[in-house]
Amino acid sequence: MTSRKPHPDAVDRPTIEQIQSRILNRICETQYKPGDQLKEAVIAQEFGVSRTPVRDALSRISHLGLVETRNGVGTVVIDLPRERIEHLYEVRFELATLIGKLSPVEIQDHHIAEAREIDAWARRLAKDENSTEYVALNQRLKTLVGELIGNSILRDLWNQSYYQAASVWHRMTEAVGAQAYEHLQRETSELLAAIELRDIAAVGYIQRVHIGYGYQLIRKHLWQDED
Amino acid sequence: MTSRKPHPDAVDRPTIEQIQSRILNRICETQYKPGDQLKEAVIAQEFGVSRTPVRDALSRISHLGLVETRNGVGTVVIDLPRERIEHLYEVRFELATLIGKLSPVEIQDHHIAEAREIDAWARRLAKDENSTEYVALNQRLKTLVGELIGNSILRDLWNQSYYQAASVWHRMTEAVGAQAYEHLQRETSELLAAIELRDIAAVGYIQRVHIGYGYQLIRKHLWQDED
DNA sequence: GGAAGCACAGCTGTATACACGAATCAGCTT
DNA sequence: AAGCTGATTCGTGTATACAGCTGTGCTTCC
Repeated sequence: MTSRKPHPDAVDRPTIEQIQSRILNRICETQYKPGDQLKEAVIAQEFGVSRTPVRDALSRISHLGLVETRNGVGTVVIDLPRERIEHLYEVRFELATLIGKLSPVEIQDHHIAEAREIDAWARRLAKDENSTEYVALNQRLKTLVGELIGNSILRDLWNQSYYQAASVWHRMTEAVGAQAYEHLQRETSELLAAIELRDIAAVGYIQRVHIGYGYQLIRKHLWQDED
Repeated sequence: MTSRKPHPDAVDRPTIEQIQSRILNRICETQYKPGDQLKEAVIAQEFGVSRTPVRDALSRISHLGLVETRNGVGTVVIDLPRERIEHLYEVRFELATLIGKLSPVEIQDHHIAEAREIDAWARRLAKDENSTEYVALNQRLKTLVGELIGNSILRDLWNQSYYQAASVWHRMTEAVGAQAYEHLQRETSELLAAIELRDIAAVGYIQRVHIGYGYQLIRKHLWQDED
């Protein structure tokens, strides 16, 4: 009988998580800027699905506090208030220390290999600036660091707060330009050294230092007029 | 003209957040136990709404890792693996210290009043055990501590991890009985003392101590056979 | 000319119908 | 009798229609 795969017009519909991820990236890339309203119908048509999965994706994103959907209006991208950004950096600053403290993992060879690739990419980017690749590289860095966090709960919190921080950070890098690329390259090279030494605590401290440095940059460039 | 009233009997439909909160509480109260499958249709009928808002609520809860919805099966309550519970307590143990460290708030008179009421309630409960009220009191305690966390991001993470911990904790209190009520009463009285002194750092340390103590209880009663 | 009110257009919130996936059980084969 | 297979049933995943809310621009009245 060979029940043939029906597959009338087998459109490979994107899954909800893919939609969610794509939208999140667009917010982090500042393709969607604070104040923009994301209309479910538009996104739905763009992805070739109905509003239902898009609604679901947006609803999940709203947990991060990056968007807020208002009845009759749309889902608008939030402009994080300064206080919240301060709190965010304070928390990430402290969480960074915990990376090497809670359930440290053993660094594997493939971690080292990945760190080398990332560092090489960062060097290339420092010469040939490209904001899209900059975002992608940061994501890859986030993934690597995430794999080095042995405590699963901490890893979740870390990743979660990453997206909130990234949306602010990438909005700022557009203003500072080359400085951001240099900064990233320094971070990857320090990280590579720590990983090659299989020193997980150092990884955490390096993250801590660069979070602190990033916060100073934000204070200087985003809030210079308010102080 | 016939009365074109759109909705004469305007039933006040529960909002998505109310549904979400109710379901979460049921998981924490262990009314929904690990392995149970929550069927959208059943919950929808119970709340007098369609599946759509229920789906939304469940989808939001799923990000806490307490439930997982599988296609064709249902939304099942997760039995948190031991490792994850360990990680959870590790993280909350560390987060507790940050309560008094990051953006400390000034304790107000109404905080003291609330702490007194909570402590009085805990004393009553210690004599007249009641598991439903026990859960409710813990929630009220969570709310109070949350108001004392000045860092908004930390507060979010704290509350978020609360629900994960509560579902495990309340499942255990059924086993230990009176000991849990005594423990809670000690916690509230210590907390009251710290709050009356307007010592926010002490609040954090007290939480830390009791999280550590709670973890010991879990190790003893839930995993005694595995060690 | 200005301000208040009203109608309209567009978006989200909800309900419902249908498609698809998974598990179970009866009936057949071995 | 045991194991496999196919149909049935019940669940979630998706699409769509409609109801409700909101902001806006026009009209109208002062």
